[in-house]
Amino acid sequence: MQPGSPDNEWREDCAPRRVLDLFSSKWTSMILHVLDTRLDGCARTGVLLRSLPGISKKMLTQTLRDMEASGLVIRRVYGTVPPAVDYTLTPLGKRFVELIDLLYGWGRDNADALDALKAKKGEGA
Amino acid sequence: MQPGSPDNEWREDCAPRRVLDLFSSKWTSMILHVLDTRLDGCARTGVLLRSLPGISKKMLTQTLRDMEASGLVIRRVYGTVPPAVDYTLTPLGKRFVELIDLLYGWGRDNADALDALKAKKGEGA
DNA sequence: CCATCTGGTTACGTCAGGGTGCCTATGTCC
DNA sequence: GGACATAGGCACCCTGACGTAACCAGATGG
Repeated sequence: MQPGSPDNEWREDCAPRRVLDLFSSKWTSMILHVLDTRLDGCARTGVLLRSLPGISKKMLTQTLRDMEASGLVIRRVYGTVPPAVDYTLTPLGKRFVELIDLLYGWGRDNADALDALKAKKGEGA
Repeated sequence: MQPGSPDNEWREDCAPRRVLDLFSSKWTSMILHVLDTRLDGCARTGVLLRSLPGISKKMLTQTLRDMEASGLVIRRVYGTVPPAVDYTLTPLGKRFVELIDLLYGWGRDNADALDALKAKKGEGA
């Protein structure tokens, strides 16, 4: 294996891996998707919390903050008495929503393939 | 998204999540891709090992076995003196290769978006 | 006076993914 | 004889993602 060979395509920072990174957080893609699809690109923390069954407050905040740091959303704080914060999808965020929709769409179109997969996590029968 | 079943769409076993499951192993998608793209759908363990810089023997075997269990590849063992084993992509595996190519393709086409992402893992400067 | 609602943080604990290293078994090569 | 290559098993470890629960702050309302 020499340098310059196709093997170098698989470095840590290659496109494929960076794409996958986006899906490595469990909630990121769902937040992005929900934000875009059901919340019209902007929502308050509480709304998001209630829109994503199963997520904990901590994970929401944490993921949202990471997303902000990544430039996927904008965090706006209103200095009101009961704290109010909302998160808005950035144009960059929307680019990734496209990808996510692509992926989710594939999932819907290929549900049979997904069904054919012998899952190793839910099998009890 | 139509109202009526919003929250239920996000159950553990919804299509979106199952799709993401495929990418949750770090090596699965790369193995699939390499197997299809560079190895013509079939390769011996050693070849795969050398084709995926950074993977450890354990992870290769483990991932490959998981993939076999999932029905993505077929494992063939030749009872030869120096053990020989090869893995072949199944039709199901090829379905998923399509998805992976889709994803990787997006990554290549949108490298600028990936670049625009402020990574929180590599920045030290 | 206390509960509550808001958004967050912090401490704490669990668990699985991932990685390293060592071990087997046989046959060939030095 | 000893090293190496083949494919893989197994023990051990480490990290970090994830989750839970408690707590903070300030105003409101009962």
